[in-house]
Amino acid sequence: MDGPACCPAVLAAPLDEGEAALLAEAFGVLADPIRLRLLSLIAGQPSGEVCACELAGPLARSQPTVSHHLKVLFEAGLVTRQRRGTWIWYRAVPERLEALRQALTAPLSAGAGQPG
Amino acid sequence: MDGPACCPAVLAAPLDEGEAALLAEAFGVLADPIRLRLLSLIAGQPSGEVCACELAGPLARSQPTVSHHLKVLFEAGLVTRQRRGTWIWYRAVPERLEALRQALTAPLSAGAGQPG
DNA sequence: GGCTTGTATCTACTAGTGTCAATATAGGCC
DNA sequence: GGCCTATATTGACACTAGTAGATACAAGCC
Repeated sequence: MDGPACCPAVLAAPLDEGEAALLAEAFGVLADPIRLRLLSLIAGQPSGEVCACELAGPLARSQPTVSHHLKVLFEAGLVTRQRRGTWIWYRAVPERLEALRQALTAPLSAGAGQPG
Repeated sequence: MDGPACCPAVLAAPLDEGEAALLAEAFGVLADPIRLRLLSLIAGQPSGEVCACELAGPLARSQPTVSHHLKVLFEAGLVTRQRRGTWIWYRAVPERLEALRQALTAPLSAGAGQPG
């Protein structure tokens, strides 16, 4: 199990367990088509924001389901929300996506989880 | 459910259902700490390749589990494998990561799934 | 105050996935 | 050939996560 004769002991441990867990969690947020479409819907607005009432319709999912995914995106820091009267408006947080993008560059240079 | 009075019908449908599904599947491959560590282990090799026998050890997972994750990475096109005598050597495919990275740029411009 | 609408949360169900033990396959060596 | 090692596959299990119905909360309007 530990490579007795096949190759030198390379493995400089590029990603430790904690870093990998954070990154995996972050990518897990993007690993859902509904959330990706929500994100693209929100980020694609010229005004930079969307009313939640506009999001449930085109996704062919129930209102609780969409709300659930919005919460996941929100807790991952990928979107923010702001109540404005009766409706709630969502905005994308491009820095979050940028951080994840960076993690794929080095190719996996860590530090792109959700620090806070 | 279709926004009767809250905001104009913006929503130019940035990501259609198929694109979102492909992207989500691709990100799902990265949404696992073991696979991320495997990828970083493989991609971080100076020689560009690693013997599979070197991968099971540092991950604290059984051999079948590591083999399973390597298969997922392989089928996602993120690594290639080559039998060389008794051992199997894995190589990273940086273009695949680059494609995913691009998908996070526009911010979600699609076309980064696994076409073939 | 009560009524209506928009959104979030709770709860339960179901499908998917990570895990390992057991087994199979492939290659080298005797 | 038989034996040993390296890797993949199968099967079963537990846990996670997506989904929707029911419900609760919040805000505007009468």
